[in-house]
Amino acid sequence: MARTTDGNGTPVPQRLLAAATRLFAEQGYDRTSVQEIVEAAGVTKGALYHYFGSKEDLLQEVYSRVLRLQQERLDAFADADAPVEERLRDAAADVVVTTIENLDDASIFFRSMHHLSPEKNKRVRAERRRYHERFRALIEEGQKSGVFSSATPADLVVDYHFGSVHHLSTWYRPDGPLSPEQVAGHLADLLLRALRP
Amino acid sequence: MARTTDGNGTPVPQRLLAAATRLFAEQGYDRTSVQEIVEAAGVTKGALYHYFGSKEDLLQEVYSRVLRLQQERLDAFADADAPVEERLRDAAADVVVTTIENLDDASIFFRSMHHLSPEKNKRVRAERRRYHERFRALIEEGQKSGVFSSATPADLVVDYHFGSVHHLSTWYRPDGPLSPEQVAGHLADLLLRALRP
Amino acid sequence: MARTTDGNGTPVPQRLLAAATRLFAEQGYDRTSVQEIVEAAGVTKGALYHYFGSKEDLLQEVYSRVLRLQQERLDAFADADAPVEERLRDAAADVVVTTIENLDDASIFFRSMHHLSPEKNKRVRAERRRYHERFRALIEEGQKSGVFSSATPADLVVDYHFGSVHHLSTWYRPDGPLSPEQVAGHLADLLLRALRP
Amino acid sequence: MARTTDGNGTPVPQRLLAAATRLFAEQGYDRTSVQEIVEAAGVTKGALYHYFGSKEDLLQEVYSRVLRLQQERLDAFADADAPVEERLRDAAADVVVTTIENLDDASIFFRSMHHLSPEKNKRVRAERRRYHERFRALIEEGQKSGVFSSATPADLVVDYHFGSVHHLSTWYRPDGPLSPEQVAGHLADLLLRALRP
DNA sequence: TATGAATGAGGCTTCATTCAT
DNA sequence: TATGAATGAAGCCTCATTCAT
Repeated sequence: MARTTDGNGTPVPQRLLAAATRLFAEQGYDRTSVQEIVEAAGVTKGALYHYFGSKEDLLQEVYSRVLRLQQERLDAFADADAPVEERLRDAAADVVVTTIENLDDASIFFRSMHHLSPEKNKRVRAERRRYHERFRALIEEGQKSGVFSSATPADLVVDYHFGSVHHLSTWYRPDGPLSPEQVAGHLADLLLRALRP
Repeated sequence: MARTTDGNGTPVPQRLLAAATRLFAEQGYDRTSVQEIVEAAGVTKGALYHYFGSKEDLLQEVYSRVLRLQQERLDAFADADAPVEERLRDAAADVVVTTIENLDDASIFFRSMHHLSPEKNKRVRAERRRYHERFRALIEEGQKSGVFSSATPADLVVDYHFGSVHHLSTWYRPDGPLSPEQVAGHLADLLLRALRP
Repeated sequence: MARTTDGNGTPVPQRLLAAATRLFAEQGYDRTSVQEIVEAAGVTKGALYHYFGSKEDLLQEVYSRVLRLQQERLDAFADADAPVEERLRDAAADVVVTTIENLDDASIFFRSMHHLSPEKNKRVRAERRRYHERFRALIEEGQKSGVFSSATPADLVVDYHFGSVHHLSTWYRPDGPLSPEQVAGHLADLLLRALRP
Repeated sequence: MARTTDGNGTPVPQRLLAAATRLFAEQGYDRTSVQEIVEAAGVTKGALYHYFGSKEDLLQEVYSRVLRLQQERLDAFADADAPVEERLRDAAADVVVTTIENLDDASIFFRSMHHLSPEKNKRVRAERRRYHERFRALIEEGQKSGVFSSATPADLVVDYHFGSVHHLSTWYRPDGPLSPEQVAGHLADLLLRALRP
């Protein structure tokens, strides 16, 4: 407790990160000023720079959070003990639900990568690649065992599905007619149907 | 003729638009300064403000170009005289090819919408909606006539496919293993397979 | 005439440079803010950055001016048609007069070198070295022909004299008892007397 | 003892002063942040402000140290029991050796005086004046007794010599060809030769 | 004796746009 | 039709110092 939480009980760094995430998603990284962030978090600029080396570090933090979360979930589903079509379906649906539940993170993720410095960008790309490959491996597994069609290269199938995930932040609205789970179910269905032999 | 083309024969406004398109795609709209644009186009700031009212107008111009082009092509394919599955397939493949052939336009389109003023943004959204609805109508037509499955709402199917189009600018590289037509073929296949009853 | 001189007839870049020179000499480079400079010059910050790329460029400009001036004068005296002791004496006295007449430039020169970026610093050092060597050549010429003592290495003699030039900005006051020419005469005398065989 | 020396046996205040001296000499006073100093000394900011009232106090401490040391040495040589030319020669050589042995102190001394507050600056000037006068008295003594030429005002001679001392921090390198004693010998020679009647 | 979070003022720089020519 | 000097607001970041613990 005490000083690090002044006001509402949440530690300053987390307050800053939450404010930055919301503002980056709403207005874009470049359009969000440090001043707006600190005002939204109820601290001063000095405090921000006490915890984060730069505005870009805040962005990097968002990326780390997203990457870690998604990779963990994918690993859990992919390693499960179930038929490959079930594992793929669960993983494909889960990434949709998780993305919708963190839609701010997602819009930032897909729209602000070029705002990261080249070296941080490279690190992020490397982690995404790892994620992509894990997902692709699932598809290839099914293709080899014949439960999935091999008509389309697995790489392309991955990009097909992730295109739709990426796109969610463009059209999904929490007050729309479909729940996250329903959307996830439909998108996973489409993927699996496209893969039918 | 004459002064408006100084140097290489292309009129100044087009030179400016070409320079802006490339730079916006490479660096993002906010990261591109008016100074950079005029330098890349080989003119001065005065010239830019002679032809365009503001930096945002250049962006708006890119949007107009993309929207007009895609709508024209979609209309042509959708109105063709052919079975619905063929019309959908052709339209779905064509938007992929056209997008790849104008990848700079596409990255700008999907990434810079929030840089347009609210009113211009609204106009763009309206036109996209029109495009979306024309595409959706094709799918609904097939669903009604039974050639497509009705398991997934047509709206969602549209977003599924356009997610993958949107995503192209993230992963497609001209020097990659697949030609634009091959990619288009695969993505259209995936869509139609997902729609099999 | 016209816009570039608004106010008092001197072009803006020169006004800025004059203001910066005075302020850098009075307060030091780091203690002088860009704000102070533009206020003293009667322009806005934007104008400064229209003409100079950075605060450091202003400093670099002072260095260029000093180096060019001193090198020209040394070359003129060293190349004259006169006995070496006369050429050395004239050169040694002249650098004192010139330094006193540009005392602001001189204090900046000797005190602010470490504020230049490494690469600019290197360039300045190279030019100073050239100056040093021209001066040393004069002394060596006299040592070889026997009119100067060879007891002290010529390099050290150069540094001995330039130490006193460097030091002028520390103690010389225009309202003191000695005119620039008198000081110059005395310091040149000291040098030549120290070199008597 | 105990906590004040944590780590390597040197008391905290001295560690701070040593770190500050090195950093001020390397980068200049303004370019050195309190953060850098405490990091170099291996302590925290709180510790620095426990021992020193401000960053400026650290600078003031360097000045005190230099002034005390040089004055003590000059007094010793000037008060010795020897002919005036020998006393002057020894004093002139000694200040060179001492300066070279404390080159960091010297660069700070000559370059950072304007960073002291007006009142501290005044105190330092007064002490330097006292030093200057003691040195000048030696020269005047020799001039009166006829062993030194009176062609140049004694004040100017002092400044001539101290210019070269001041200048040492600009050009002297420990790995150069001359030892401190050799440089001192040469510079003292030059002074005495210049004073030959 | 020492910590380190937090402040608040100020620093340098960038930039879209205007306007006299 | 075009120039480019100049503006003015805003942006990111640094830093010496304080203070509750």
